[in-house]
Amino acid sequence: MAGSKGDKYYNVFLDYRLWLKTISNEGIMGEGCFSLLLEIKNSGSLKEAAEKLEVSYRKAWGIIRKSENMLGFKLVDKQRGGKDGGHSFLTEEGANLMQAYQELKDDIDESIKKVTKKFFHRINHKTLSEN
Amino acid sequence: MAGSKGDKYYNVFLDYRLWLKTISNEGIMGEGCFSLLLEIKNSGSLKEAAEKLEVSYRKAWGIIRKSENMLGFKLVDKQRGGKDGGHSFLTEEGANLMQAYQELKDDIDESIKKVTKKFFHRINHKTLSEN
DNA sequence: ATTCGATATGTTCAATCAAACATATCTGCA
DNA sequence: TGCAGATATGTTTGATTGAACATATCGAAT
Repeated sequence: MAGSKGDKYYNVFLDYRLWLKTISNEGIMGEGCFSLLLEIKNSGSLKEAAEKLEVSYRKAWGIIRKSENMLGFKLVDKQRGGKDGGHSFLTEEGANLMQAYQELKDDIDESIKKVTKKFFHRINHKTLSEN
Repeated sequence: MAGSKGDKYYNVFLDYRLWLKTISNEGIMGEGCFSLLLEIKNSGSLKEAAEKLEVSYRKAWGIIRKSENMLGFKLVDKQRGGKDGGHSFLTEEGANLMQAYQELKDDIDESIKKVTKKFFHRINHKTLSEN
């Protein structure tokens, strides 16, 4: 490993997770919240986003609420009632935060990939989106 | 944020965690296990290591056992009985794995620090050992 | 042989986290 | 005005995790 004998590490890989947090250590956004926002952006619906990601509507809604509460502003504009029952879309701030997280994610995936190369003797890694 | 208006992110920072895992996604080593090995190396005792890290002996012992079981080889040589009741020390392989993890950790802390600079508008990060 | 102090390990109890369940609310449209 | 379909939210049940408890084993030294 690390250039030395890495024979024992056939089935080992490097995994990591990334969070935005408040200074009081409360989670604001991780992969779950991020991919929810992404699906909301794509589908215009919290319900569809939850279904796509195979989490309960209740859970998806809770994730968004918690994040919004921590941040103190809205990530998603939600309308209920009406023709199709309702719909959701990202606020401008939601879109901004999403993009920032995406950039961090990409950069860090890239960095980790580089670092991991030094341990190429069987030690691999996953990108965040593979999890 | 990311060069744009980041005024809202005063209290936000970037946190991350790192694991070595088996392909079947079982944890082999994270910060907990790593710092245990470090303390064992320093003190020559699993008991003292556990106390230093303020976890129960039972838990510390379980962490080591799980990791060893996943890997299929010993990280720590443990002797019981004798003058002082017993003692523990790292196997060569334990020391190797520790060092590899340390290098990964350092490199990735460094990488994340760099990446984070692009988001210097209030978005900070912690190194692993700060958690 | 007995003691001492560390390792070894199953068990049980508590707390935390997510899943499931159950309703309620809202509003364009037929 | 009532239906449809999505959002809104409390409650309860279940599962996973870790803390706590209780013993057992080991072997050098006395």
